[in-house]
Amino acid sequence: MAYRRSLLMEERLANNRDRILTATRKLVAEGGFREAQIAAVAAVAGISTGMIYRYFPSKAELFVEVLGAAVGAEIEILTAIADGPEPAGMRLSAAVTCFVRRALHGPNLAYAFIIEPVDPEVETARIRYRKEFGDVFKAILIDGVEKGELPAQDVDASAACIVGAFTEALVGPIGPTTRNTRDKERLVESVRTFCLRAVGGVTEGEDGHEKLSQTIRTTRKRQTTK
Amino acid sequence: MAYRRSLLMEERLANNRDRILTATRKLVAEGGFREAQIAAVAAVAGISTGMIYRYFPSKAELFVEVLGAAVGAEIEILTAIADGPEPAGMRLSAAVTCFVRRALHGPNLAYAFIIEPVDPEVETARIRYRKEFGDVFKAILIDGVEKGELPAQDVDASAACIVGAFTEALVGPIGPTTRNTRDKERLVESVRTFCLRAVGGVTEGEDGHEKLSQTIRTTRKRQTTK
DNA sequence: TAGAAAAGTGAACACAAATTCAAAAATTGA
DNA sequence: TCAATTTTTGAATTTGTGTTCACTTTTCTA
Repeated sequence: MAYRRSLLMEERLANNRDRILTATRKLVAEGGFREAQIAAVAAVAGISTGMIYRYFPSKAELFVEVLGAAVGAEIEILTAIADGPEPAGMRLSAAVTCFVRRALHGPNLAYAFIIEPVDPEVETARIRYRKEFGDVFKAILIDGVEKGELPAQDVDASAACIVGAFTEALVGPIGPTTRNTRDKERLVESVRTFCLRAVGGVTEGEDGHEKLSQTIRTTRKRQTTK
Repeated sequence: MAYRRSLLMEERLANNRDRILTATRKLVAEGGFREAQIAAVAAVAGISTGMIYRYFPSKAELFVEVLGAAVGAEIEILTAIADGPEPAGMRLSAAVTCFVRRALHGPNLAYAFIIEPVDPEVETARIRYRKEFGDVFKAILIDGVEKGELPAQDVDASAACIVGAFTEALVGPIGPTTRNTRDKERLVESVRTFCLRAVGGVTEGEDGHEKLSQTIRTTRKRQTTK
């Protein structure tokens, strides 16, 4: 026996994996999945193309992992909001606002996640993730309807509609258009109003709004610094 | 001089073009753009691959034309509804209902039109067409707001949200799932309610509904038999 | 330090599908 | 029928990437 993986090596391996993921995320954020070819990822990560296949069985699985990580982060934030003690309408407002705002301000991972054409394997994952988003909203809706805060409705359809609504509203704005903060906030507010009305929540009377905003900020910070 | 395109030939050429389009539409309806490779299209159309390039400069342009024709038909139907004399809320209801119902019952061209991954050139066209759909709804909204039938709102955002909402609601159901008519109608109604509430239209008090349904049916028939 | 095993390389390969084009078949007018 | 011209064919070419693998380099133990 003349070789056994040392602790140092173990670390370097993990490091490599990380660099691949980071490189992919960076490329996707800059130019979508389209720009994240294996050769490019390898170049950015500073390794050879062959290396990538030591860590990921295929490009599709690499993409799925990147997508999953990013979606997971968003889901965590949204879930924190959804699980709060506020009335359903308010939580819904906060969740929509939070998602749209983050998508608008963040790097344009959003475009890739929302609509960019990809191969079917990744697409399947994307649809699954979209459903996950829907489930967060669905939970809020179920709760709201149970407590009589929202009118009875088809929560599955409503949840899907909500995800679709803010998704579509983002597609245009996200692309090359660089809008200023004022425009962005206007869009956020428009989408929020739309969604809230849609499920029969009130749009007026925003008491307690500040408290929830606080929750959002805290959650977001926790997420970013992790 | 020994050859000049005769009338008969002229006809055959046009016929060829038609067969290519029809073949493409058929393949897309059955298996999405993915299944509509040039070779497959040629096979279905009963011609050689080379022929296709005599009529279309590239696969992408062929796709765009097929997409455009299908979208155009839908737009025409929706526009007829949008231009009606009914109150804005009712027209919106009818338009959403009509679109969702047609997508659910028709061949699954809808899948291809809504979410299937395609190359960027076609994607650009799709986004444009989505915007066209949005514009129809926007027109209804503007009118409704002007006449005081709907509350003031960001009509651009609302229109985008509406398109996104019913689109997303369709994505799941459209695929391989074969639902019965009852389920389909339930979904149609759910989406309709969602969208109508979202823009601040009333959901109750559907007087005159039947009259508008009539309009829808007539328009649809005209479209199909054309 | 040797030499066994693993990590790492990147040019070569594979592959699928769009596109081309030289040659064949068909059409037309004289 | 013939020759000019166009239409049609489909095998070969092109293209762009993902993936592999024979080889090099590095890491680790005895």
